[in-house]
Amino acid sequence: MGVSTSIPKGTRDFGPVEMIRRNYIFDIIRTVFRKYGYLPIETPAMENLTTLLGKYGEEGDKLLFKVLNSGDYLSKSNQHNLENITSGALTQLITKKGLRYDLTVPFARYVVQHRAEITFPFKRFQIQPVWRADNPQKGRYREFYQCDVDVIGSDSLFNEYELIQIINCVFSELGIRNIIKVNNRKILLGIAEILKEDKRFIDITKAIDKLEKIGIEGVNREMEQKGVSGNAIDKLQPILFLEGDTNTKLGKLKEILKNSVIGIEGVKEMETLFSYINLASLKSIVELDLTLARGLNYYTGAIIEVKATDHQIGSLCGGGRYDDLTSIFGLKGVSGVGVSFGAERIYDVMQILDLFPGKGEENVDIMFVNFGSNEECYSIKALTKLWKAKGISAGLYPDPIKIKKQMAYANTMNISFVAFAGEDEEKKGVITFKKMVSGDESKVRISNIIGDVRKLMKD
RNA sequence: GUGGUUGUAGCUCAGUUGGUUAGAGCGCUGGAUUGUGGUUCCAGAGGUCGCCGGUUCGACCCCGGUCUUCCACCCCA
Repeated sequence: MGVSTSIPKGTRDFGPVEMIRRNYIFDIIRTVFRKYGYLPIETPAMENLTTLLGKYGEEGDKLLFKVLNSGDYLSKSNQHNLENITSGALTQLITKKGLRYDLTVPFARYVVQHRAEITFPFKRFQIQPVWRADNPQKGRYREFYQCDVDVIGSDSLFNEYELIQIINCVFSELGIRNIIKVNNRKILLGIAEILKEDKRFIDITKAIDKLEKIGIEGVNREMEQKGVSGNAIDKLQPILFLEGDTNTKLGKLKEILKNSVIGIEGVKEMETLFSYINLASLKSIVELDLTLARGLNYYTGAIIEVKATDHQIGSLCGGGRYDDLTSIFGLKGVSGVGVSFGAERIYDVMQILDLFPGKGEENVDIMFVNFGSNEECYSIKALTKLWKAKGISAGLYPDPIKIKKQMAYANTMNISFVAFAGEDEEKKGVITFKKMVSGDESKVRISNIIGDVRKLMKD
């Protein structure tokens, strides 16, 4: 059988059918991004580990794919005692690069590095693969595409509103019903503050984030395990179950958080954001969800997550505001917001809900039968004329094998028309076109081949 | 990283409580009068039963390791 043809865990090949569907998704996303005034950039697959490490929390660091140094990297570390070295210390010696884990951190690096050339506010989008050494699972791969839109260098909440519009637009064009959940890290921070548990802020938010999954008892248990005081847990309960629409929730929160400056700030931000949202009529449902936390450490303000209403697969899109990401790279006072669409999950959802447009793009319109050297000139002449027509895909079967075989090929390839340009046709100046689905044959004049074929294809 | 699960022809799967030449359907290849497919009929090719090692007179089936699949946890798109 030869050498093994397997590919690494969590990676996939994409055949023609999948590629056409994936490109359908990318095209819609790209077009929407452009419409809202964002411009494309790309960054390398590899970054220096110094730019990647420490941005995604401890867990995130573990999931980074590292790239081995080139050359005889061990010879340079001979001065160290390799026999007693820990794998962590060894790693530092032999790898300095890693595959990107997301697009936001490389983007922040890009902004700082190119700050002189960039005019702020800078609106960009980026559609590229990212890699995570995670264990594969439903909707999770080790290599997957993200489609990021970010605006950096503006504090305005209008940007958050614009992103929500973009999300609404993308998913409505793709036909995916969805719910956009919005929250604000400042509100969560405020809650931790009034619970007097600021230090366990991350633990608390992570626990709350699981409410839907593990229920209130599970959340409480987890907080207890992390050392959150019973008093704080009790105080948290009514906040978790705030009832009513977004406005009344915000009103109650204002009361609860009145002693937290940061908390009130978060509430006010949400108030203005929702006042913008209420101006528009969106297909997506937008709601304030206090249980939304989002793990990525660098978010500081609004956080956003999108879920499909008709299929459970984790979030299709997520993001938020990050105030300090560029300051890590030495550029202070530049705030950014952005969201990231997950192409593979969108693909999976569309596949399951059967949302891809009907077939048609996937196949070739016309295949000329190859009759052999005596007649091929006539076929080539006709085909070459057809190639000048926009929107018609056509080819000649390359080898003069049995007609039966050629027909069978056209059949399995889903070709719409088979064209016969042989001796008989050449004498009369016509070409026989056979419509494969019906078997009907009709003659087309070579003098007016494009016009006649167009007419045929319309029927 | 933790726990479970999967791996037999190109694909979907049978199979033997360990015993000589491992099966089906679909697909593929060739044929059924020379310029016509999707139906039918006939014939044929294709597997060191994921990989490595162990137990055994003997293993595809038992044991260990490893890789892979799918799932849950962790975390996340």
